[in-house]
Amino acid sequence: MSQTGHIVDRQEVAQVLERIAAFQELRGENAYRVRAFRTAARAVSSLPRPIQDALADGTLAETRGVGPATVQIIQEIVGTGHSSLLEDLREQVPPGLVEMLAIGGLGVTKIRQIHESLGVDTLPELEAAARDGRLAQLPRFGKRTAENVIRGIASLRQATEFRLHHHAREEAVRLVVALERLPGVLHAHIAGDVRRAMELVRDVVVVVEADCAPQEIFQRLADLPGVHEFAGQDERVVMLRFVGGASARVVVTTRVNAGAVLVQATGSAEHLRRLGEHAATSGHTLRAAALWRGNSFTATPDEGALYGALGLPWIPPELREGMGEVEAAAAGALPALVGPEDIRGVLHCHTVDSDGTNTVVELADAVAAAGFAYLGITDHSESAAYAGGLDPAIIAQQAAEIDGYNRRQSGFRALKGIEADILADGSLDYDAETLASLDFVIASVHSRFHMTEEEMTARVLKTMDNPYVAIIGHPTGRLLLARKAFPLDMDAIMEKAAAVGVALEINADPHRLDLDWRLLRRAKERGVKISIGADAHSIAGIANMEIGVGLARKGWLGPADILNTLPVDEFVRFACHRRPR
DNA sequence: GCCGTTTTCGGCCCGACTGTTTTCAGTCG
Repeated sequence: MSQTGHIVDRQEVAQVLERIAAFQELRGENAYRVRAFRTAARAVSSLPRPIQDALADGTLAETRGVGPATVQIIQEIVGTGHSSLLEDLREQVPPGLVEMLAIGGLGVTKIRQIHESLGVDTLPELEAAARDGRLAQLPRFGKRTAENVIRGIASLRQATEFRLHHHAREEAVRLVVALERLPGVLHAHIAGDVRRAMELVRDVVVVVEADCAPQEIFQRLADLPGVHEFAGQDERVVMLRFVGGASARVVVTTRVNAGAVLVQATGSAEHLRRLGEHAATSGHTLRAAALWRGNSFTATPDEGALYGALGLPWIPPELREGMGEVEAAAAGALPALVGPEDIRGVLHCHTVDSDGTNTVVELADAVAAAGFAYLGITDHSESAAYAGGLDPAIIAQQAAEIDGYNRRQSGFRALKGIEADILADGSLDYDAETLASLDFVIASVHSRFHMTEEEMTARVLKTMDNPYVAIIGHPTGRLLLARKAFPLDMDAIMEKAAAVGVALEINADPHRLDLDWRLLRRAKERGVKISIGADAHSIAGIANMEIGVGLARKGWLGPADILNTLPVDEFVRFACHRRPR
């Protein structure tokens, strides 16, 4: 996980704890002990501060879900870069079996059965067994199970090819910091999918402005701690692979051409194709290292200079998908995009009352300190038993706590909300009286995903008839790299949302990012209000808001399209406008 | 393993779905 010179971060520690849990589970360890490690992993990954600090001042030991055994493991990881417990487990259980846990439909029991009766302990062996019929012959296995396994292995391959946005961004930031320390490097810039705010990232791309020869930079790169493999692509580009399996492309440029190089390292293939066509109309050619006109190159020290030379305004990176932005720029019709500073309220936050890790007060203080004007607290509802959903008595208790908190504030308000489960028939699991006691209601599907498109659409449409529902949470239910969206007629949903005045959510949890940005322009055209929800389960989750804003920008949305750019009173008015008086 | 006491040991998420069976175990959210 770590090596000398590399500072361990909380995500790496959380990964070790997750691995320990998985190995223990396969060993047949007590299920609650396994769960304790998972809880600890989650608590660690959402620590608001560096793990070293939390360890040093004792706050780690006080963190819920982190007990003495976990603290000891973390001390070892931070001090030595490895965990002897994990290493022991690795010797007892074939690591391939742990990888199998990520295949849907395979749990501990089935994997042990596969291992014991077929002697299979790697993914390739498992795939072979699924294809040649051996798997389907095991007791309580069948054709369907074998097909699921083959599908699961394929999607695992995809999952290792792509990374979630927030993980890729963390890697990119770390790389930029390391690169900017190298002699000869003037600046390092994040480019590629990360800069375009893509929800999934294949390659981390960083552009380096250097005042020395690229070869000198490459030499220093190869010596960076943690670099495992180094492959030159051409005289200005290298591919780095790190010990942890992550990879990154580093593009070196001179300062005078930085604009041309950064634009090409950032834009999608389609953006660059259309930009090339536009450039040709004024006799320009965009080549890898520079912008040319005939035999003379045009200086482009920054992106503004590049777009300017082509008669265009600077195009925000999130828009560079080749979906009409070059044409809009040429026509002076680029949208004015929403920015993080426009957001007044953090919505969709869970507390310890359901499955969050911070209290109402901790969360509210953190949101206020981050400069927002309001916080929408929305714990799970009663039927979400797995997430500690709130019964009406706890709702009343939380309401009293929020009222008390608000009395002590000026200029900041915590709102009483709920994330209510949409039941199979489209109704909610609270009566009107309970819903009326809240400032706003988010309604989300959390169960019964396997409906036909007609059934699921009818279910959500019916939910929108409930006059207390203000927002439909994570409308399509997808989990990136893990679960497909359920089938839903989004045109029908958007039409109704606009007609009755219900907002649709951009859920900014980096595992969801749902609605998909590709749907947002259609929503905007129909006049649907979009709510950006953090879906925070801890203070650290407040940072999701920025990812949500990135998605909104990708969808060409402006401040007026977003519900939580409204001041708190107007937000509550929107949330309550359909309620009976 | 963690938590919270009724303070050092007992409880911790439960109901629905899937794919297999032919009455239900295993997985999942």
